[in-house]
Amino acid sequence: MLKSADRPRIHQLKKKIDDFRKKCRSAGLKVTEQRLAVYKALIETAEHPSADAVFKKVKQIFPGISLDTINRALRTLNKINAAFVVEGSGDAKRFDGNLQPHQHFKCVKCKRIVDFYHRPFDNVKVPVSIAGKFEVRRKTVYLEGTCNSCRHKH
Amino acid sequence: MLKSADRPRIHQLKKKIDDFRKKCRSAGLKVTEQRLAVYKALIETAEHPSADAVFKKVKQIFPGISLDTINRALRTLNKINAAFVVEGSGDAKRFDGNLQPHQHFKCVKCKRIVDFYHRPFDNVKVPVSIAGKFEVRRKTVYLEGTCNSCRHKH
DNA sequence: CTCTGTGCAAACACTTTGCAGCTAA
DNA sequence: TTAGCTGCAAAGTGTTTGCACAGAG
Repeated sequence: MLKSADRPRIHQLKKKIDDFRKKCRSAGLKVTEQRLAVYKALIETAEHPSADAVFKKVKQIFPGISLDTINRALRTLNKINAAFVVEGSGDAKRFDGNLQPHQHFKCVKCKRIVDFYHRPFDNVKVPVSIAGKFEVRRKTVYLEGTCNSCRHKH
Repeated sequence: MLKSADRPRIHQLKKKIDDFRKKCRSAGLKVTEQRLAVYKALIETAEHPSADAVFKKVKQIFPGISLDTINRALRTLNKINAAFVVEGSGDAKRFDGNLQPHQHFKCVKCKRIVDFYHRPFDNVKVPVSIAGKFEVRRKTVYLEGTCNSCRHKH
């Protein structure tokens, strides 16, 4: 049964899927059923799933799919900006001994993490909606992109 | 040779190392040479090194040390709040299909990542010191801590 | 002296790659 | 038809664990 409240949401999903097809085409990529299934799995949840979680979900509809396909599809989505990897997860763990308030910029190409200091960011207030439900121990503004030396290569 | 400009920095390092000894003791941990070497390696650099990078550095002073010791020491530093893991790196990659501006809170215990929306954070201005050197493609406020349901366990 | 930390090796978890056959456009 | 995609298997990378001995407190 379809609640009338669901209709705008469903319309939104349709639009996203349409946009996705366009993004694929303009990148010269094929819209395979698998790829689409991975994309749907991703936009239907707010859980920031791992590749394995997506795998489990997609397998319900597509029992033959392999984890590699999921991984490849997710990498592709990331490349065409249809999804992104949450705050630099993956790769090797990186450590920081600087306990003073400071922020990070990360170059997605050379993986370099640069500290920067910007007084206003030190004082970001945790919104009440969070402060009530969680005990916040660390807060930081995280920027991601490409550093000049990587951008000027090639 | 010691430049006079280095002296305050060196004093700072000494103080940090002292604090570190205290933190260890109050956590019932031993201050081994290896542990100390790992800690020093970490606070002497602004490079946010991986375990392997720390390994290479410490090995110059301590040729016999093993990578496991580095990994264990880093985990320990993290636990006693002498260092932290940069923006949730490590674990499995996590993906997000929500391209609207939004922020993340991550529970360090259950690894859940919660979206939150807070208008002022959508408009954080990239400081000029960064904007000149880097092409910023994503910016987000990242909060980390413990969620209530994890905190109330035990 | 005791209890934690270390080094080694093996196990583990996750991601990437090479290749042959398949499929969307 | 043909470039690009999938599934499988294997290899690669990074992290964790079990155990016996060594060393800090």
